[in-house]
Amino acid sequence: MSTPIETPHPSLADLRLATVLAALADPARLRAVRTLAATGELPCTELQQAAGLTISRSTFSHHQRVLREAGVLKARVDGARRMLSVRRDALDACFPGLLDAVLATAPERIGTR
Amino acid sequence: MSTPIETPHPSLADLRLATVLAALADPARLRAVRTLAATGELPCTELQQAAGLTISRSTFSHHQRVLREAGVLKARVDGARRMLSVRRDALDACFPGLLDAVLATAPERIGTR
DNA sequence: CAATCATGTCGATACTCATCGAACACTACG
DNA sequence: CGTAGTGTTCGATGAGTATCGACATGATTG
Repeated sequence: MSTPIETPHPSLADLRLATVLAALADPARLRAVRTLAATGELPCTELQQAAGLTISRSTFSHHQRVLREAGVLKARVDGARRMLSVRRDALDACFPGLLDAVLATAPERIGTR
Repeated sequence: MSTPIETPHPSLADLRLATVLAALADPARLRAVRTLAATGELPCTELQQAAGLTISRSTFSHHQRVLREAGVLKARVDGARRMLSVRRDALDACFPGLLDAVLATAPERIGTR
């Protein structure tokens, strides 16, 4: 029996630089990724709070989807919750140094929209 | 007498990660930057050709503007031409490793739109 | 089972953006 | 001075997207 895939993640071969950069180009998503990288696995609601994102749940769900479909995030189903985490291995394999550079940037340098 | 600024470039302190990522998130701009980094200084038309961008001159001018205002490109006036170059020093200073990661990515991994 | 919690999905809306052609400005060259 | 070359600016247009509220769905809990 194969592992059931609830939420589709792109495979390593399907990751594209332009797509990843576009996913990271939004300040809200950028903050979410940086928070998640710092805290480890988190469910959606907690991540949204930890990242200080004052947006609606549907909007956050949209951002989470963009990040997941770009290959930046992984979603693991845990009961009623989706545990989110950064796909560090995949990103490092496809774009060495990219995630590190993004995470190393000072918060003031991120930008606002 | 101060140096006349024909085309405004953002200073180091004004560079923002989200803005730079957004500028790099377009495949056409990504190809232009990578080509320019490989060739050194080039005028607009030659860069467009070298990058294999089959878009109108006005569209390329738009892309060049986005990259310049994000702090990715520098434009130097040389007679009737604008010599373009990558602001490697500024990018490395503000976002260490970011440009290297972008330039090190395999062409097939860039993505198309 | 009923209430609640955690998320996703849908449709609408407003805004941004990539693209083009046309017109303009400036330089170089005859 | 006129012509060609280089690049920008200006609307217009179509596609994409960030946002929301409302509803749906599955899990947890009392």
